Amino acid sequence: MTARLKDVAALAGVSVRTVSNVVSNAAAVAPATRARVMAAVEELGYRPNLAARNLRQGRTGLIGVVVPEIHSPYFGALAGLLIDAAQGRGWTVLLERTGGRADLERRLLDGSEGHQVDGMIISPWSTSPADLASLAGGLPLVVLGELEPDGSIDHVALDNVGAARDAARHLVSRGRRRIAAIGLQSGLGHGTAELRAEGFRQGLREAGLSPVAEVEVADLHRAEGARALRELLALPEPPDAVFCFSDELALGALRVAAEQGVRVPEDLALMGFDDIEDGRFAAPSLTTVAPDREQIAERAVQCLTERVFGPVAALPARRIVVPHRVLARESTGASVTPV
Amino acid sequence: MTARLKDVAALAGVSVRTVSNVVSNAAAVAPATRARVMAAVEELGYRPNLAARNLRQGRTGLIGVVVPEIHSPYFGALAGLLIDAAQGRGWTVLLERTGGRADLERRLLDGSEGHQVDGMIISPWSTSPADLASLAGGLPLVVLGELEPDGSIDHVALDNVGAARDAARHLVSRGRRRIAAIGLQSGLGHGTAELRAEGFRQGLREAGLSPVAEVEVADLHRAEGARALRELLALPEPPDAVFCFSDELALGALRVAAEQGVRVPEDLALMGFDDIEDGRFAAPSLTTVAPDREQIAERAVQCLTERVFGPVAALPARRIVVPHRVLARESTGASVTPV
DNA sequence: CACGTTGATTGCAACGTTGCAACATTGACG
DNA sequence: CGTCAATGTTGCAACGTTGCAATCAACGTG
Repeated sequence: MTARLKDVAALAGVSVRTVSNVVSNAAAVAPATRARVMAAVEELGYRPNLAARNLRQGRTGLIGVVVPEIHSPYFGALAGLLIDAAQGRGWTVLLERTGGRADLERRLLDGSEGHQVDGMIISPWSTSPADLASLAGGLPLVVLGELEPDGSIDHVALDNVGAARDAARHLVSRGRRRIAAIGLQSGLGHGTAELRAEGFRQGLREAGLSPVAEVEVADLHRAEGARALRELLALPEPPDAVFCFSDELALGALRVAAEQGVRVPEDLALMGFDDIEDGRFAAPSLTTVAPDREQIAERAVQCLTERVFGPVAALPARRIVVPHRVLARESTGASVTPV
Repeated sequence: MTARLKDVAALAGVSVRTVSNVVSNAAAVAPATRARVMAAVEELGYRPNLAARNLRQGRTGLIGVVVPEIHSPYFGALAGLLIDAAQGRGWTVLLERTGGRADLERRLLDGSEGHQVDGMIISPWSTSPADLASLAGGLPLVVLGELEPDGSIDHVALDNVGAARDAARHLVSRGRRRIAAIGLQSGLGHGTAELRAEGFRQGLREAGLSPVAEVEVADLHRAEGARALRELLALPEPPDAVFCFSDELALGALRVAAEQGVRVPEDLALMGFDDIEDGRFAAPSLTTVAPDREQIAERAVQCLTERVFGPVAALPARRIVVPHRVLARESTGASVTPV
């Protein structure tokens, strides 16, 4: 049915090995021979059998990208960018989603679940930094998100503390004084929420303020943002500004503000984190902290590629920090502009 | 480094073939032998080498899922469900996105791009139905979206005409008379937009109405919806209702309505199509046509699995239609309810 | 002219697995 | 007690590719 190296070789009148040299650019081949082989390849519609190639070479050409979820705007966009970046370096991406389940994260890391991959980029949810390296065994691994600086794993992350501090400063600069946060989480493997909470408090402290409330959430989705803002609006003295640790939380909160007739930004300034598409088109448009997602994806794939092809000797673990910026939009008082 | 069948066999004191029988459940194995082998597998941390297995069996265990984009809410959610459904049947999904580029769709179908897969589920954008089968060659293929009924390919789709008719009826039932549509597209491989336009007109015709305007768009994203509604609001007699062929278009339109002080639903009823998460939390929440996405994913994977493992003799092409329903929300006059 | 050097091509073996067919063992049955 | 079937186990070969080392021809150099 499908043509093999052997068939091409027979048609072109050369050895199997020479055909292999042509199709994989392995060794020098005389121009005339190359042309003859290429013609035979064309005629038979030959495609290399990747299973055989993988078996022989011990590599699959696949990298795993493990995220908690694909359908959310943030991870969806990130996954798309990672796929692009990987393709640019000749990788094929195997996208896995864990739904935050610890056992699934573990099984993907230790290789008992999913296909064989040459390396992995993971945005961990439940697994603690310490467990990541040991579970992965020798598998090249790049972690998205912050880790202890003394860890032995490559990671790519924002300066979460600095970013949250910038967010707090932004709200302060808009004249707000009664500022709350939505999005704290406890008991997770990664410490992102804690870092943002820390930065948030720092930013307020600089202005001599302290948080009027900090609301815990179970996840970072809209429904939780809605619930949390209802809680805050029921306080005797509700806040005049809220920093949500994700745009989705903020959009849920925005919806509740509309329901209850609370004007944004007049009565309540609202800002999010992530810069998802929906926030740009919300009414009012959502102020947010925008991480440089392209750079996260690009650097992560680059880092992983170096690990896979790099020297066997252990390179030192890298800690790559990508920039972010605050995008001031209508929800914190920027003038209304057509999208 | 990693253990092979051979190593396990040596440790357990049986032949390589018997270990293979144990790990792949291929043949009857005595309980005592099985236990001894399993113990050795455990001790050595043996994992089957998939490349070798694939080479031997001629199957990869991978199915390709090809969509125009991953980061959009509709395709993101669909991709997630497809991955779940595939996992339930033992497949691993290779997610590819084409960005609507015709040449990339073609190369993915004919196998010159991407990894080798046992079958493919594709949501085509640029490629015409006629070309799909010929490009795929013998590769089992399931198409998402409507095709000519006489085609030779399995497909899973909504009744797009019926769904759009239901949408039009909904707007009519709300007392609207000056009804427009946003989302027509020309020059694409798939005919979804045409089908929805057709159903939309049918629904109006039943009520003795005809469209006050039908706006073409370049894609189905928010920015185009925003542009299109600006166009409609500039008409001498603007519509009192608009049916958008996607929720994203509708959300873009919703934003422009807010910008221009047009009240939804009082001045303008607005509805979308797809039932994406954002629509539920928009203010006002967005009336939409909800396809049964779980069923699309489940049926598509089921259909493909049957193709791959089914009899060699050509099964007749299947045409699977999944149900949909109109979700009436605030943007067409449902009372405001907390999310 | 002998010799080393370079470039092009080749055959062989191996990657780790499973299909196939053969073999050994046991129990059932006439 | 001999025969047959069922059950459990095995060795061999093959899937399609590439690493390795060997071969061969052609060429420039001392």
